[in-house]
Amino acid sequence: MPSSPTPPPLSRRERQIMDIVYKLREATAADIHGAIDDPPTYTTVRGLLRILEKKKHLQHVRDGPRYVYRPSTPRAAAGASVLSHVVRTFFDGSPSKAMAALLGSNNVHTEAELERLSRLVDEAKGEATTTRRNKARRA
Amino acid sequence: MPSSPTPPPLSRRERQIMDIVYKLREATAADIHGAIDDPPTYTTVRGLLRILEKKKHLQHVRDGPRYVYRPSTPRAAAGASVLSHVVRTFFDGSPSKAMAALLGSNNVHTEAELERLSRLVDEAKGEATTTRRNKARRA
DNA sequence: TGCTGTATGTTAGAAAATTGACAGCAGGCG
DNA sequence: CGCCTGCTGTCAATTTTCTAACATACAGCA
Repeated sequence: MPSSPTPPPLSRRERQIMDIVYKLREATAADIHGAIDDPPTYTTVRGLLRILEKKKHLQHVRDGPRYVYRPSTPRAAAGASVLSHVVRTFFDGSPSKAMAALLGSNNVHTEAELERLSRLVDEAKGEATTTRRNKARRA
Repeated sequence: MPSSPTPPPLSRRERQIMDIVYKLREATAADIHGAIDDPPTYTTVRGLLRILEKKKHLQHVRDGPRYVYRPSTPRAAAGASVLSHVVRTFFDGSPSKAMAALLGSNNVHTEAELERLSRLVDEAKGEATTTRRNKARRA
């Protein structure tokens, strides 16, 4: 690998904006300005958007008169990355500790959600077994 | 509630340091300086630590000649808070989507971990049922 | 006693982030 | 046409962050 060009780290406002874009999946300057809690001026937001684009964190597409911004790195990949970072930082790298915190907070958990979770874990169990078998076979 | 005094947001270096402290649970200036990937000077790190303390994000205790820093807000609480933020931002607020990303990445998942996960979900299911019953009764 | 090594606290300059004023351009409409 | 309206782009100035040099204090030891 040619050593990835070290993505420039994000400043506070930049991260704030990236979070909004990730949440909305795509957004115009107006969307973002409207979604910021303590917003600077509209002009300022647009300035930051252009910077984020120069840093390759965002891309834009024309939609009639305005720009619609989207993240450069796909939502799923970005999410997985920060999630894993959080688990390492606060939960000793243990997904179950993280899950406990998630289930423990006062979030509303629908039955369907719990069902999906249950299935995921079961599937993972199956794969773990498979992996172990394969490892044994290779050894 | 008297509206919490809005905790001052963290800059990039500040967050970097907080993450390290959370990961280590407590740390001296030397620990932190050693743990930073692209470290500034030792003196600089100490400067930031003092700022973080003034902002109430860290506290220190004397340990012989040196200071040992710890987070002001407990690890578990802080972790739960950022975790929930991540889930909202990247996973539409769905724990199961987040878990899928976690299990899907190339992390190593021990059998014990999966067992614990499984138990957590089952317990949550039980509680959900209880809650529903209680709601019905109150209605 | 006086040196050395490891701490902390202070301060000021450099670098980066954040901000808003201003200018230009296209489209809809009286 | 001429005039709003809602965009984008450029730019310089303020504020914050980041950095390191310097000064000070205490403990151990030759």
